[in-house]
Amino acid sequence: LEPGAIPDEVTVERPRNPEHGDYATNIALQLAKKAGTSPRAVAEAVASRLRDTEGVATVDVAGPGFLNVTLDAASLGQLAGNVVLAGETYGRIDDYAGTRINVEFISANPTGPIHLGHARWAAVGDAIARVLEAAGAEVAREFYINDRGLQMDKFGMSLEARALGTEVPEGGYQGEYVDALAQQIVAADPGIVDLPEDERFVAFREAGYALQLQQQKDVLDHFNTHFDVWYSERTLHESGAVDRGMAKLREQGHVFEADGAVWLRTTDFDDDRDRVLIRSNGELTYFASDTAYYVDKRARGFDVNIYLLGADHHGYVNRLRAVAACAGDDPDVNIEVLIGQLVKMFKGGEEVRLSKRAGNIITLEDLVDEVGVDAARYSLIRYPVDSPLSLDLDLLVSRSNDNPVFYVQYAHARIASVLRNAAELGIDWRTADPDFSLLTHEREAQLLGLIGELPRVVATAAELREPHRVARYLEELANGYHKFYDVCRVLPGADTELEPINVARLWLCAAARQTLANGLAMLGVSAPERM
RNA sequence: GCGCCCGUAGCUCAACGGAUAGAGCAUCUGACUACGGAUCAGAAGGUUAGAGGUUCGAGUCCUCUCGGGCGCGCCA
Repeated sequence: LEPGAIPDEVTVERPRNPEHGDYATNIALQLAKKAGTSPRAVAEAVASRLRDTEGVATVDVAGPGFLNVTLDAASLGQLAGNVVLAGETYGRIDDYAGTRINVEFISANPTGPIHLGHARWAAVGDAIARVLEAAGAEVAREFYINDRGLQMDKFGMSLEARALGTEVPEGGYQGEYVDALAQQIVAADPGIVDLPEDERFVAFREAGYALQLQQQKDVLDHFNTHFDVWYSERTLHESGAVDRGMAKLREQGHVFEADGAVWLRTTDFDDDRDRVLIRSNGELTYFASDTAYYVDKRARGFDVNIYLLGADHHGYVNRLRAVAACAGDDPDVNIEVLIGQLVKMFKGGEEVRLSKRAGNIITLEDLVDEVGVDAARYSLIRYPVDSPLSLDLDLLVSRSNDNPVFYVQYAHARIASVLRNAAELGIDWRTADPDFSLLTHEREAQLLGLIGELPRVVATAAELREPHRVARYLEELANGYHKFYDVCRVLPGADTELEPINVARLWLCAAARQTLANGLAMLGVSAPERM
């Protein structure tokens, strides 16, 4: 074989079919052509070497040339001990050690509540951040506050109108929350209504901004999504970051003037049209803020900047990538734009369209009121974001198998109960010396195999920015535990002495519990001891 | 018109180019005088929208067609 014929990566996976062993690899299929021989011949050659490896029980060549590896019971069982001793660190890997990643999501205007469209990212964005942290990255969750521009003024004028009992201006903000905010503002500062007209809407705007932003923070806090940075668009301008951003772009040579305006030539990098930075009337565009913001993030030391946007913003993808390229960065490395499709809620077979708080916009609070934080987070996370999502609220409050979050949490609570019972029986399994080679039952081996998958699942979920893989894995793991529990008695019966198998199984239970807890933590979902 | 995403079981959805396309719900049949039955075992359900192509191998990659969602401002 030529050295170059060896693939960069050798994929080893857990086969779906248990008859295919604990691990399988297709390496022989990849090598056969370049080796000029049949896949099965290559497989046989590799298999003969693998068979001498410690801990390996059997190596079989199967099908067109797959290698199926089965571990011996003792080395497989030892995993239970390792996981328990690793505790909360089990599943943490170092793939992204030394990488600084900025994950920006939601970035709602501070002119209203967090709505259902934001909710998907509130859960998934945070889970992406958690998974990347588990993969070793240094992550900042960032929320960009659009606190500048026309929308803010309309917000102020809408609040002012509500307080004075006049008509909300054209294109202004509606909904009960606007009235409530207006009342709150007047109650806190009755003199605000007597201010001169040109000062008054500004006062309302600023007071409303502060209250609404705080409301968003409170709601997200309760939702278990905690931002590291709340970045105000105003400070971007006040700090000189916009000037620095413009200077950076000019220096890279992609800025030009035409029709009295200043443009960025994003068409140099796959955008379908160039973008205006400074309008002919001298005002900066929103896009100018975006570019400056990106440059600022890079200046703050983030190697990878992930933007999580709604489907209605997919037109921004090429534009943002072009910004990175215009700033002299590699758009395939330094910037990533993920698009999440729409979320709809159904109840009683009908789509829910009305919010108690905000009129025709469903809010994150509405969802949490209906199903609770855990079910809301979990069901938003468990699907890939590139498909539209329909949430059935009736299903999410049901406490059964059709509700995956309960299924997973139940497995955790069930193990916790077994461990509690062990303690009540005075079984000190932790200090006992376990014989892991006793874990030979088919269901035990399957459960061990599943437990061992967590680090690989984390690696894949982090690499692909797909935390739903963690959720799906946890469902499989919970299923594996339930199957084990169904046929393998853990604790000694009423008139039975404690046997070594009981101790070994308690370690296995503890390992399963730890793995479930660590996985749930990556989703920001609680792991209850009791339900 | 141009561009992005999607189309998998009756429903909601999985499957980083791998082996016989999998779960849950719904339908049908079973399992507790022991650790949580919110569980487990089983049956049935498919031309992966359609047609070509790439290769050892395609739901997955490429091309086209059909169907659905969304986007294409010196707005923010």
